[in-house]
Amino acid sequence: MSAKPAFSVSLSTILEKFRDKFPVPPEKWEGYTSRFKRIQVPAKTILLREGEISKKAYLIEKGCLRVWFDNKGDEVTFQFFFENSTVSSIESFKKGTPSLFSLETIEPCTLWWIDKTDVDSMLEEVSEIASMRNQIMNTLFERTLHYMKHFLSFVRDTPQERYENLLNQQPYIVQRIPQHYIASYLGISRVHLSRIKNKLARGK
Amino acid sequence: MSAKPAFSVSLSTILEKFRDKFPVPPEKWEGYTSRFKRIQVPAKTILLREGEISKKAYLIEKGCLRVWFDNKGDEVTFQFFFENSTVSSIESFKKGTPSLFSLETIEPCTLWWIDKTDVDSMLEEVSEIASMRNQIMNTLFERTLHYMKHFLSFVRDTPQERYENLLNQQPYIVQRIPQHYIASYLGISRVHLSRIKNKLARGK
DNA sequence: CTTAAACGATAACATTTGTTACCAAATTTC
DNA sequence: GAAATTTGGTAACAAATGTTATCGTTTAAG
Repeated sequence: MSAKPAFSVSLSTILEKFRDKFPVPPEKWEGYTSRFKRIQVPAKTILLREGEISKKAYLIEKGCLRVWFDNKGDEVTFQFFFENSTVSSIESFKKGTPSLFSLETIEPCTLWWIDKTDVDSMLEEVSEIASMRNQIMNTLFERTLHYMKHFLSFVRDTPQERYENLLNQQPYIVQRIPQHYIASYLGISRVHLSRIKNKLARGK
Repeated sequence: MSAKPAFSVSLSTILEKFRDKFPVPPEKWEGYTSRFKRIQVPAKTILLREGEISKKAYLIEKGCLRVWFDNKGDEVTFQFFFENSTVSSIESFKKGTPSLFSLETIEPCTLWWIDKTDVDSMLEEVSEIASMRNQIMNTLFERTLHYMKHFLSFVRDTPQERYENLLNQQPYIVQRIPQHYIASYLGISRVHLSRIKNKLARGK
């Protein structure tokens, strides 16, 4: 153990956190993890551009990303990702279609990436195992629910309520992410978000 | 073949359409389909009430349904379902949690329903077969994309654009569904939808 | 250290959308 | 087929939200 080079220790330490998301059999683990490559990129790096075809999936060791798309000239931020998350443009990665979104770092990031071909072969193997299968299905199902609920909050809540929910449920987003990204994430203008904050500051 | 009772012929005819959604091996088909029960219900029948736990999945032979939830007193319609679709409150059906939605017929309907325990045992068996598994995963994946894209259209498009998209892409919805349901589906008030229609009628 | 870029607040004004109320047509119910 | 319910249109006004522009403050780059 202590004989291993520092780099290898770091790799396995970080990737351990993703075992639930890449649920491979123990004896395969080493073979798969070796296919991940570590990179460091500055803030505002575009990892995938809207319209390109996604060939890589990322794990975030450090930093955060946003997923956004161009809407008639202005950027609409759609999702944020932080440490210990896996990120890709899922529809493009899975189906090989042009991505609907861009993937861009917000902070300087340390990332691990893996090629689609490796993910595919891995999935093919592990899906022979019922428990792994269920794990994968569950992950996908939860993502479905996530989109469903996120959508619901748009239909159900006012912008102010959405902001308050964000503050309560994911305060780290408000803390780490520049406000104009949050505004577009909430579906409102920067000015309006400013107004909402102001209103809340003066006791509702 | 001609010796079969009319009812049985009808059953298999209708259910054939769902083979892609309930992808069971051919030799199992008969055993599973026999667990479906046919019912006829009038318009405005509530099949599942928000807060209850879903134990049944439905196939629509004839008619249409809506999925809605209560938002501070008024009903928000979230999705419509038509002939040859399968419907359930998926999160409740799968996880056994209280349903976030009500399921209600809009027109008089002819439905086939199946119990959750039957679905579960069926899924367990068929998921041993790789091709069936992929089918199931694909169905789930497509549903995820559906929610994602539906959400996107809310962030990206104006109410008028959403209505025009609906007209172009799913004209049958506009034709068959009462307008006030469509308004809440589009996330706007009945009055505003009326204004939009008026505006479009007078050449944009 | 200096300058440029990014970020955030605010005001004034325009536009969109909601609310309430009322009416008419269509549909369902008895 | 008469009455009740559902459905849809419109007007007047109120509230929410967007747009543009301006101004500090902070952060990043040289």
